[in-house]
Amino acid sequence: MKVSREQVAENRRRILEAAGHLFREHGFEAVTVAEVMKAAGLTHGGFYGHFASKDDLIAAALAEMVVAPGVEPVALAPYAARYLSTVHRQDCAGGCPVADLGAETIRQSPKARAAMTEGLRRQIARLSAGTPGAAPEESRRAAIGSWAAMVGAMILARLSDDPDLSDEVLAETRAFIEERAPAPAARSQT
Amino acid sequence: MKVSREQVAENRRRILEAAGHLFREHGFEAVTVAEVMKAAGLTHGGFYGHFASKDDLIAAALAEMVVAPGVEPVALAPYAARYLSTVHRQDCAGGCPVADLGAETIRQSPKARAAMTEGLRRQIARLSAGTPGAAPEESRRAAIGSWAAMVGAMILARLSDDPDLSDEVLAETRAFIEERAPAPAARSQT
DNA sequence: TCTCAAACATGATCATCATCATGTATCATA
DNA sequence: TATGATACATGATGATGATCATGTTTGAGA
Repeated sequence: MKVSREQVAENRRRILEAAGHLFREHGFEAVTVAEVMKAAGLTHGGFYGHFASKDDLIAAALAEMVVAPGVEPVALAPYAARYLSTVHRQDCAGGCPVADLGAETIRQSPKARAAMTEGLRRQIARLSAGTPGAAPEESRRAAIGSWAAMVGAMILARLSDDPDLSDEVLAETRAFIEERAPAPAARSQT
Repeated sequence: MKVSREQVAENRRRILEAAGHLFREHGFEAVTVAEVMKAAGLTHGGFYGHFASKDDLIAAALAEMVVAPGVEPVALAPYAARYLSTVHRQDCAGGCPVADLGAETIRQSPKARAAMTEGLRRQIARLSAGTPGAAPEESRRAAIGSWAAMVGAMILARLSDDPDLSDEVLAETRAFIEERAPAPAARSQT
């Protein structure tokens, strides 16, 4: 039951996509290789033709989620508003992999951590480039502090079993970030 | 091999303590019941005399870590400085359970999430009470935003395999928080 | 077209755990 | 001080899941 070149590439893509969603929804350990393959429309047997191990899959799926998005600058305040939304809070499987899997990745393979580190670098670059007009150190500091606050707030908001508290965490963190955004684009530019 | 009343209580305490450390170091799923019992100086057999299940242990251990600390007010800036230290970064097993286990707890039992929610309430109360002199909404906002930033920064810092980037995240987030702390005690009080 | 190896399916294997079953020593109570 | 209940140890059990073994089909180069 051999398959065409393109089909192989397509299958690999599907596996990575399924893995990304399942990992974000249930965590690395709770997801089985067989589940991932099934979600990709295959059976467990073919897995080791694509990846050397589950750890290998984890690293590849993380890289796909975190490095692929690229580095186009994004404006801090609108990004934070989207990030700290209830829509995002309810969408673990399709949401930010750092908020979902960051803490678990600390205990994963060096390759997995390397992917996350690269993603962190890019995210800081994206966000600091997205606040033009401020001094470079200022915008970098705002990017780092704001990004940390976003990730932390999403975790806290999802953790809470009280919807009001959860909403409050999102809204207040958003305000906290916006209050201090350095040099909003309207006021000064380059 | 029955044991005295106090010994039983002491054993239970030891189990919870061992569980707290092991969970923070390796995550809920990677730690086995037998490992916890061994770390507590017992064997796996006695476990179900103390807890109904591993899930039950997880909830109890979280409550112990997160609710027990109490609600004494703490000043925001010094707290953040201690929290965002390299010492804390390197001490997963003895450090903040929210940064370590928060994301995983989202998928745990309702009791576990309830413990975390209660811990979050108390932490917000502690931190906002620790910034006297500001308007109540202001200090609450600062508490929430700063706490989110602390938790997120610790995760990002631990994630990074680049020590310089890791240090930068801690230092910049600390500065980010301090810049914004409303009404430092020296300037206005009550 | 012919041949071969690749890609996947099916069906083991083997280790790891959570949890249960049973025995025993000893605390606690009468 | 007897006596029973209990807390823990030892030793199953049964399920799960990562990984491997093998067979079959068919894409792709000759």
